[in-house]
Amino acid sequence: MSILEELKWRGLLYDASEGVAERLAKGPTTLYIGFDPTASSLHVGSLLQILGLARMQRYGHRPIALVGGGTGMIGDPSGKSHERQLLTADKVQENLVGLREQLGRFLDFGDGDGSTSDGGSGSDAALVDNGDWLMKTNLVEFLRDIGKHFTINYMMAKDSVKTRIDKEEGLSFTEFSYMLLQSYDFLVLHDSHGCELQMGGSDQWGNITAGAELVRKLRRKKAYGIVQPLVTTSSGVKFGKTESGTIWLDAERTSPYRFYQFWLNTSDADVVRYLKYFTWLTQDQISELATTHGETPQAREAHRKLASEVTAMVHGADALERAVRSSEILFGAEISDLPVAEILDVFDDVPSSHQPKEGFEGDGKALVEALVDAGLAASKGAAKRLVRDGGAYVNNRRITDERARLTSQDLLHGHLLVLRAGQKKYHLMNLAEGA
RNA sequence: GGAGGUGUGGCCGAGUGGACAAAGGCAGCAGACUGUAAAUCUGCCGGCGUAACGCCUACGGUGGUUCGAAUCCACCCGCCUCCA
Repeated sequence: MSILEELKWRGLLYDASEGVAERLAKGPTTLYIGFDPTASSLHVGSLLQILGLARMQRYGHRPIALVGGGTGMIGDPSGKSHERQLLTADKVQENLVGLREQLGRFLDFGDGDGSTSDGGSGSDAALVDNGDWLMKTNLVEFLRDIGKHFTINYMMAKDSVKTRIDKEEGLSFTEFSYMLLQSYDFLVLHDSHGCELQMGGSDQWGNITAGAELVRKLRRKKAYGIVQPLVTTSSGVKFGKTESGTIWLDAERTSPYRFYQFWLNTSDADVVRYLKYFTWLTQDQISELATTHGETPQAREAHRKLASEVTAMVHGADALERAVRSSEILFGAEISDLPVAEILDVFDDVPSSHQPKEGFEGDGKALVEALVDAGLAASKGAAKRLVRDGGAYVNNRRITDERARLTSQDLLHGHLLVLRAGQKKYHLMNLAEGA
């Protein structure tokens, strides 16, 4: 199976330029995907792109991950309905550091430094920053050498521009120029790394084809583009967002436990599609899981496999093991029988806090207050409602008395408290002696 | 600069002197069902409060009229449309 065929059955081939198949059939090439430093971490939405590079690498091609230290200063209007707030230079730099670190984990950089210009031999990945050339570019030269090859007519015809022109708010010249910068990146990488292909999300199609055309015009060489679909959930909710926020790839921002839970909670309608998108499982393995899921959906085998595959890939086998274990402990029925060590283990993964023990002496602390302290309820009124609705649990046992008080009797092993709101939101409280 | 319109809770959107913490919808939360899924149904959905048709805060801002204002008046601010 060729890489294109693989992308196709995975549903990852949204569009590709003419001649890509022929070019890829001829032998290894060099390709790149750009990542914008809009945050200091990538999130699950970017995972598809990263995997795109990794998949190409497995087929012998050479991937380049480009971080937008230069373009990040401008902001890509593609797929955005409003003019964006500019990031400060410091912020861009800060984010760049985080992105570099993360991207490095998914690609094989071989033994070299990855950024050499050996003309594209071998499939060792490279990591580049377009700030390295964009920040040094001279405006007048840029307009003469690059700008001259774009007509306004051509740029206005792009969807990303057109939709913004139609809006009242319009589009600043700054963002309008973004396409030129991205096209220039392609040209630079073509010259320095022999890069012939750019990949990206389908919202990047306009920018990618613009770059490919620039390479063709100026170097009289073919350049190609492949775009992958933007991930959507079947219920129309933005992928990668949960009630508690974005799911990041950084373990500091989204614990492996929550990461694992995110995938485990995938809806049935999406699970097979996500297996294709986000794992390395083969066509056979996935169709087997699809069958199992069709027959015994309640076993949730496809979900488990998805969650463990992706968690292991992003956070490693150890983190996965802990996440699974934590899930078993928390979703198990009788928590009070567990040894301290096991419960404490979960502390690393689940939102937790240390609270002074004093409040629990004597007649104890009001349950509603504890829920607010734990961040499981926004206010005492909200906490009370939660209890009244039957959504509050202490040590996995439902409490329905809104005036309940927690005393030292409720503490596991004398200092641990497991609070829960609803089915899935946990908080572990460690009551330190006199803390 | 002129004329008109508009600004309500996370969003949309009713409400033109009291019964308004403000209809309805969406989003969100919880429960039931089930499988840590979806759909559906039920309840909740400003804060405080043991509770209450109790108190506080809130209908762009400030000030006023009134026993009483989201609702009326004045000025200011934002946004929109048309004219110049």
